[in-house]
Amino acid sequence: MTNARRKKVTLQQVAEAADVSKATASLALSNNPRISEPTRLRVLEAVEALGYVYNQRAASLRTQRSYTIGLIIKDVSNPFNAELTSGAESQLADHDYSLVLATSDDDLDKQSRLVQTMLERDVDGLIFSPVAQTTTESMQDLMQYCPLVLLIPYYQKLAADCVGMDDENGTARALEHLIQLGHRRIAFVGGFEAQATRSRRLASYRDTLRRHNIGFDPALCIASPVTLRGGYEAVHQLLRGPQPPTAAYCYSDVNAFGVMLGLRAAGMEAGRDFAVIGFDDVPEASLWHPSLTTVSADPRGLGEKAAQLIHRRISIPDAPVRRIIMPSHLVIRDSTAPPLRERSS
Amino acid sequence: MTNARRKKVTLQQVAEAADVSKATASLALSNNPRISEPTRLRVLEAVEALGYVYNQRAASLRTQRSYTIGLIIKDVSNPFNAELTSGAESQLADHDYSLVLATSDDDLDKQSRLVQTMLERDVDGLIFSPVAQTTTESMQDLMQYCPLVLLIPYYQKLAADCVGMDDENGTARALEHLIQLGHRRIAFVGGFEAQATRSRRLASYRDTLRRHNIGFDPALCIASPVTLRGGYEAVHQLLRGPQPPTAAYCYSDVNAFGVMLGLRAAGMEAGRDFAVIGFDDVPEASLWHPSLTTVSADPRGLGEKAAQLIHRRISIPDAPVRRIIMPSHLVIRDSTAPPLRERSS
DNA sequence: AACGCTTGCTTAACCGATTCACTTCAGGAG
DNA sequence: CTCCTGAAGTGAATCGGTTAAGCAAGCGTT
Repeated sequence: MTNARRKKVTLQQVAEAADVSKATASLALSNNPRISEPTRLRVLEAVEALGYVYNQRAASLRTQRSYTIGLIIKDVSNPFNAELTSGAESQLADHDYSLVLATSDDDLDKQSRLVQTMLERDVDGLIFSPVAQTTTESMQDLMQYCPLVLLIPYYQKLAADCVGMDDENGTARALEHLIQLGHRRIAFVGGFEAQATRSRRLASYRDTLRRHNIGFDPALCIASPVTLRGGYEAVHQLLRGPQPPTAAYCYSDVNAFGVMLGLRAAGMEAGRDFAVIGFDDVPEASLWHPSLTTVSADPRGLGEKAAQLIHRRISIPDAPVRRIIMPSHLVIRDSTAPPLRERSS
Repeated sequence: MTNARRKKVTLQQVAEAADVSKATASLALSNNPRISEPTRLRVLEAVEALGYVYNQRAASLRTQRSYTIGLIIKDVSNPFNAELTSGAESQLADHDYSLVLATSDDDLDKQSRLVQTMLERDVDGLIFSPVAQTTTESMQDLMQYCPLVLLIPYYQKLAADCVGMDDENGTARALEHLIQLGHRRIAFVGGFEAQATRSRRLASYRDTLRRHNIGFDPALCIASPVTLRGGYEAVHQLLRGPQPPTAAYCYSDVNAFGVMLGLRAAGMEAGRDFAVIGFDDVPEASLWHPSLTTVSADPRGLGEKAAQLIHRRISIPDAPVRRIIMPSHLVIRDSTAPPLRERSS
């Protein structure tokens, strides 16, 4: 019977088979030097013979370590998050931790339920990308229950470990590149209004424009879902305006691709008739045609760093708070060129 | 002290605070009718007052249910898998199960370790996309330890639940469409040699060609990583050949996009100079320019179905084996057109 | 008044490991 | 010959819940 479930073998049974006590069996398996080599081998043989599977859960009840880390993000299907998840997972796996994944769908209620579940599962730590409406208090509270690493570095008042990207610097570099090329009407495309990351980049966008004496035009800022379609539709809206922009700085590469597709649908080509910059530097960016100028982030590295941080916090609970800003840099490719007027003159 | 960890409150403490026994507290929390309303309220108050967090792990030791499902896939960053994961996760979350994610990186050794870990974590079930070299025996063995749902329907000898896509039918439809358009030299691009899914599609590709009396040319079959670059490089190789194809059927949309980019780099345009078909129908497919004709799969649905199956297997261990083939259908868009010669005649 | 049935709660065993404190035994020192 | 020490193992408590079985009180029957 293939579906018949093998009844579980316990350490007790292994001990009996090896003719030792449960305690000895346990010590033997953990390579405790108190146990002689012959005895250890007898135990290992019994394990083999009976098909014993160690029960991590039972052990954790005593040891108070579940070797499990929770990851709460908004959505795995977004490539940025998928990479981040991948980085965190492999980093954790290297240290014998497992990853419990949960997605909040950007829903505060669902997020609360997930956090609760994670606590009940007794994860050793939580890597958490909170939805925009999450209060500082609730996170403060959460920190008392479980080691925490935040995936946004923007809760300044919170003494929590966190990792994030250098949105400011990346944004400034991107805009300076466009300005240097001669662009003056530069759109900001993509991301939801409430997104903290977007707010940061938007602030930096305004800031950089101001430093270069360029007026801020709210009509050039289009919020949209972080999807191709989001960028696609945004560019249509922009081109219909009275004074269309000549360049767009996008919230993500995905949005940027959408913008490029939208331009093409309108008979324009990025890098020739319009400049486009993305954020993330996903693999597609270099292969797209024209290749995309973008702010290179490292989502996988972000996930890895988060995993490292949670590790550190678990092993040294009183370590000083660490806020890691992952450097970002501008990768200049073919989607950016001077504005049309410039060249035709 | 923000990082000070709140020491855990146990049910015992709640019971004392509510002046009842541990058993009563437990029953009260599970809404057992044996417990009177006033008492239940006292317990709930104590829970609130002490900040008690239920310990699922401790409970599971007794109940033998961990409410945890393992998911082992090769790689989360692939959008298909990301969607699948997302589907499985949300379906499981709806039933109060958590998802433990692990990625094998297509490495047999790592996969074995992960399986072992999952068993030790005592997952209630395992959703598993085995790497190509996995033996039927090892899976047979695994089934004895843990309810299993496979993400490939190709282990025919195994009485295991599984879900997969209808590769044959999808492939046949795609090729028939190309043949009907007049194509005779049709390339098969993408996927690794060893991939079971690829083998299936390749077999179906040969089959369909044979049925239409078209010779099979191994030079037109290019294996490659499931990435943009994979498709990009494949098309270069194809176009350099003595008798280049006029169309390509790709292992995945991602490969197809790569092919389209490669064509463009060679001065050709999909849908005009060359026909391209993908597989998956990712969101980008409809927005790409030209939009991509593709076999529509439903990775999210796949993940959901897998979750449902594992559920069913857990609640009815002796239920008959179910092999679900998710229907796939061809979505015809702009990337496919008759071969050049045809139209110039 | 004796009996049984409910209701509402408690006692204690149990799940499967870990680990502290203790025992036993052999060998060496004095 | 006795005492001490270290090596190898064991017994039992423990982690934090669940749950079967039992018990006491209250109530309605006959």
